[in-house]
Order: sequence, then structure tokens, then C-alpha cells
Amino acid sequence: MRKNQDMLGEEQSGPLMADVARLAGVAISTVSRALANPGRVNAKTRAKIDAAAKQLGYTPNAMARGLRIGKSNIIMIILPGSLHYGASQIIPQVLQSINRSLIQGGHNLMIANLDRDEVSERHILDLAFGGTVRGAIILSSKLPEVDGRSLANAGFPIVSMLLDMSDAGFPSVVTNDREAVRDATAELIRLGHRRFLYIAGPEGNYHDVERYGGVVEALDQAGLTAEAVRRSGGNLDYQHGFEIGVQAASDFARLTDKPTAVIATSDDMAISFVSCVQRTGLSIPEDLSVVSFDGSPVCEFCSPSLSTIEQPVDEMGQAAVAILLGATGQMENGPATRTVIRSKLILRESMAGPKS
Amino acid sequence: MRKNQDMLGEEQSGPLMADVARLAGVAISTVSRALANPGRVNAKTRAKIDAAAKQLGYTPNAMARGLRIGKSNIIMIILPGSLHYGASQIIPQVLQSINRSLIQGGHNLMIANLDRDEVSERHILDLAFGGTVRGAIILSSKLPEVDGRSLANAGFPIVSMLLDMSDAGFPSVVTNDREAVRDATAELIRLGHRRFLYIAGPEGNYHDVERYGGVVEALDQAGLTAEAVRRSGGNLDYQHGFEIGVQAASDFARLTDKPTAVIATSDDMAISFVSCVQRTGLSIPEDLSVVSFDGSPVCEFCSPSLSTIEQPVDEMGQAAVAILLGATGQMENGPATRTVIRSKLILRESMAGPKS
DNA sequence: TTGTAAGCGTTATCAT
DNA sequence: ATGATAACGCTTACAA
Repeated sequence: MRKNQDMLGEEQSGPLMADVARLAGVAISTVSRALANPGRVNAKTRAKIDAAAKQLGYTPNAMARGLRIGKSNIIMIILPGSLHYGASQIIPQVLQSINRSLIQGGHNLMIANLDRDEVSERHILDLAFGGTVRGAIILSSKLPEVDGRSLANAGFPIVSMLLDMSDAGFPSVVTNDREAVRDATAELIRLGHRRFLYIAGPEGNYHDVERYGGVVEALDQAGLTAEAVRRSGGNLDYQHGFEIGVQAASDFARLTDKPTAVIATSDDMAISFVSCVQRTGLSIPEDLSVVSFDGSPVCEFCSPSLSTIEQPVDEMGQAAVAILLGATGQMENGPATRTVIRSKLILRESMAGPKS
Repeated sequence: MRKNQDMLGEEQSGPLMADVARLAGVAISTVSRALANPGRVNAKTRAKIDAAAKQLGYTPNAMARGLRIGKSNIIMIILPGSLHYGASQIIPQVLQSINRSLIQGGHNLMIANLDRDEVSERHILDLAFGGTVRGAIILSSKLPEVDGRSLANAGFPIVSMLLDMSDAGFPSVVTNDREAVRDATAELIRLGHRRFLYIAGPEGNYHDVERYGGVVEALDQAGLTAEAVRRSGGNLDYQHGFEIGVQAASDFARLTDKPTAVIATSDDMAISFVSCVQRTGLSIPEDLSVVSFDGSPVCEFCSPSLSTIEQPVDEMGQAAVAILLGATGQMENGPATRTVIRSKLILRESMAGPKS
């Protein structure tokens, strides 16, 4: 109630706790208690206060509260800029899942893009060290580090999702990438395939290692060697997933002794790959079987419909939030946990036995 | 520097402005000035301060600052829960574009899901009235309103994106939906089509009115009547875009005097529709031409590749941010502005002349 | 140009 | 059970 509140410049900051206190005829500290610890105040008093608050349309000021208690209720999610395009198909679901979970406990979700420039890194560090956010969920293996400030230290709660970073000390929520790909590959082998093309994302990162590892394991178990699989992509990090598939199709065209089955590490890659090879006259799955990773809804509606390993995005988001909010204090205790939530192979038309 | 800062419980709140001041040998207010108005402080002093700040790894506390100046630097984007799935293909781009623009000016982006429940409405209102956020970009026509509190009043800066809500008093950034669909339809007419199927999103909303209006206008100009177009979808609001396409395909199957061209109001719908009708033995574009709205990257890789009206998401995001940040004060001045950014029709294989 | 001091709207400690 | 009061970390008149 700073200036004229109902004159014309209705630009004011709304009713304060002091206003509620006055209207209810109690002290301001009592209002604070009534709102935070309803149990520690007389029922009658509380009723008066609640009524006054409602009547005034009172909303507590979050910044004042945050400043006082030294905590914010905001969590940030750090997305590599490329992700918006790369595994983009699942990003909206990731955000929604995380946001829904956060709201349960009165928390909020802020987005942070981690691009390859110092500006975005500095920005994220400011968010963290400036107390704006209380913790972070990261979908990136690289963490901002500028001017000696580093997100990795600072006892700042961080949970990694999708990528396993438990070795680096961050509790991680991942799916069983290796096993899922192993099973998908095993299924292809069972169908009769013996020569494979693996389309990689950024080479050497967790997903690549695990997923490619899964392929090799399946080959092993079937008595085949890694000779049976060729790789494409991988060297091209940070780009549009669709482009990787296009590139892979062109690699495929040059291959002698052609693979009869393709394992793509994201749906995007598979979709553009399929599109390109179909244009060269090949039929899927007759000439080439395809399976990919992510479980984007669109896979069901491709021609042919695409087999895909569906990531349990919702559960992963929920788990990440639960761990993050739970872990507020500890960190540094034991080794970081690694929570695995199983993917599900969805079999569709794109997988079948090889021709001959 | 509350307790023991390098003993073991490294859990403290980091260096304060007071620490910087002490180290630099100046008053705290001088530090504040040096950081905010570098011009209003002696170059030498400023150098000392900068050095001290850097040495300590100082980051200003955003909540304290926000509380003091009565403003937050956070903007929220309000997404209808359904959007994550519906026109989901463009949501990541929207978020990225808005976030990048915001960061330019030191602002941050918070996500708010507007679901159909009171909890999410209340949550958003708390964000606004509690001072957490400074303004909002809405992708929804419905605004939260609970307990007498309403986002629509409150002099709270709001900009609408995608939907034109200038009549309701919100500056809006939209694309030329009507015109774009009119042109696409005209192109279909030019190709020889005379009977159309229009696949609607939520019936009666801005997009439906404009886009359907565009179809009818094109028919008009060609001397055709609205009899030439049948509608599908529309009654099913808020659901997975893919489902609407599936439903439309089943509607299509039952139609007598079949349309030869389809105008879908989102890529999702078009994709699932195409998939379904292809399974009934129809060929696209031989038996049926298809064009849709959004410009999702995946359209290029469908079979056949899909013609689509590409929304200028990046520019819309930038414009929305510019308007929102510019409009901090005014509002209520004149009528709300309506900023139109043109879409681009991308012609691909899915559009061709009718068979006979 | 720089320093002093009064808040911003809460919460939490201490009395009462 | 309730009330006065001192922070929380910063910005901004106002003084020097």
C-alpha cells in the first residue's frame, strides 16, 4: 500500500503481509506463522487471518521469502542448445514431466540453454551462484565453468538425467541404454540379420559408449564379432539429428557388402535415414530393417512404422526431481547414485527378417 | 562469510558485496555502483573493485536485488498442457527462441503449465502476484483466474504469441494464418482440386477461425462455395495432435464424393492422417494432396515429403520478447498491438494435381 | 567521487 | 499463543 492504490496508476505491488495483519488485527509475525505453520497458531486467529488474506487477495512475495530463508524454490534444467533439435522429439515431454513433478512441492522450473559460448555459461553460473535457483537437472555432460567459478563444485545440488554422470559425482537418472540396445540387436540377429549399420550421435559420450556397447554385446553373445557392424555419424557432434541420418544414408550408399539392419541412436536420425534410402529405391523392412532410440510418438506414423526403444521419460523426470529435492543437503556423502529406469522396445513394421 | 568457509561444511552462501567492499577497501555502496553504473565511479576505484570481485568469485544475489528494486528478471511462458503434445513439434523452438532473446537483456525464462485444473492456475497466479516473474508470454487463450485473483488484470505485462488476443487487450504476435492458408488453398485450386477436407484443431478458437476462414476465402475467390470443404476434428479439443489425424482418416473413409485435397491445421494431424489413409491403399499425392501447418522439420522426411506452412517461430519469439520487455510500463495505453510475421508455404511432394 | 543509512517484504528469535 | 525486532543482501537517496 505504497501510494494511491485505487486512483488510476494501478501499478502497485499488491497487499502486503502487514496489510493482512492490520485487517485481521494481529501482529505481522502471527500472519507469517499462520500461513507457514498453521498448526502453531490458534484456530480462531488463523481463521481471521485466512479470511483477511483471502479478502485482500494476498500473495506472499517470493523474493522476500527467498532472501530471508536463503533458498529459492526454482530449479533449472540445463539443456545443451543442440538438444532442442537433436533428440528434440522428447524434450517437450521431459520438460512437462519435470515441471509437473516440481509443482507438487511448490517448486518452479527455469530453462537454461547451455550453448557453446561463454555468455551462456556465465549466465548459468550467475543463476546458480546468485541464488536464483536452488538446484539443477542437467541433460548435458559438460558443465559451465568460467572465471574460476564452476557449477561442479559449490555444493550446488545437481542431478543428471539421460546421461550417467555418477562417476563424476552427480546422481544420475538414466535408462538401461546398453541393455535395451543389446536386446534390440539380439532381436535383429534372431530375425536373421548378420551385418549392421550403427548410426551414432556424438562419439564417445555416454550414450554412444553404452549403446554401441550394447550392439557389440549382442553380437558377442551370438558368436559374431564387431566386424559385423559399421558405424556412421559420431564425428559430427552438435547438430540437427535429421542431418546425421541424411549423412548416414549417403555413407550407406557407398558401403560394399551392405548391412541388412540399421540401429540408429535417435528417432530423428532413423526418420531421415529411412527417407533417404527409400528414395534410392530400397524398401524397408524388405531390404533393410531399422530400429532406433527415443520412442517419439511420430514413429508410429512413419512409413513403415518405426520400431523404437521408448525412453521412460516421465518416470525419469519424476525420479530426477525426487532425487534433486531429496538431496538438498547431503551430496558428497557416498558415491552418487545411479537410477536406472528401463526402456521398452516397441516392435513395429521397420523390423523384419532379411530378404534372402 | 558466515561460518567456517574452508573447514569442511562448504555449504555457505558465497561472498557478499560486503566482502568485496572490504577487500577493495571501499564502502559497500560504492561496490554496488561500480557493478551497476561503472560510469559513475572513479576508474581506479572500479578497477580495485572489479579485481576484488573477481578474486572472490563474487556473484550478486538476485533475490536481494529483486526485492530491493521491486522487480524480477524472470519471464514466464504459459503453455497449455496439451500443447506439449499437440503442436509439440514447434514448442522446443519456441522455447529456445524466447530464451535466447531474453538472455540478451539479462532475463530468464520460467515454464508454467496451464492445465485444466485449479492447482496449475493457482500456481501461475502465485508466480505473478508473488513477484517471482515480471511478465508472461502466453500461448493459451484462457488465462488463470481463481479466488478473485486474475492474471488478466493486475497491470501484469502479458504478450500473446501464436494466438491473436489483441481484442482482449493483449499485444499479440501471430503469423498471417488466414492469408497463408488462403494461399495454400489457392494453390491447391490452381492444381485442379475442387473438393477439400479441412482438419481442425480446437473448434472456434483463433487458429480455427482464421485458418478455416482462409480456406473459404480461397474458395470464394475461385468461385467455389464452402460446400466444397468438409470439416473433421474440431470437436475434440485438447488432445494429442496425432489422434486427431487418425480420427480424420476414419472420417475420410466414410465420406462419399471424396475430397481430393486435405488441409490440416498442424503437421501432427497431417502425419497421422497420411499414415492412416496410405494404409487404406490410397497414394499421396496421386489420390489425395495434403498440406498442413507448422513447418516441423520432420515434414521434409515423410513419405511423401509434406508440404507445410512454416511458422516463423524464431522471429515470433523475438518479437514477443521485445514487446514484452518494452511494454513494461504502459499497457492500457491504446489498443493492443498486433504484430504479424508472415509464414512461408513450403511446397513438397504431398501436393500435386488430382488424378483424373 | 564516495560513504552512511534507510529500507524492500519476509522469517525467526526472543520475550511476553 | 502472540508480539516486537533483528536480520536476509542489495540499491539508492542523501550527506560528506
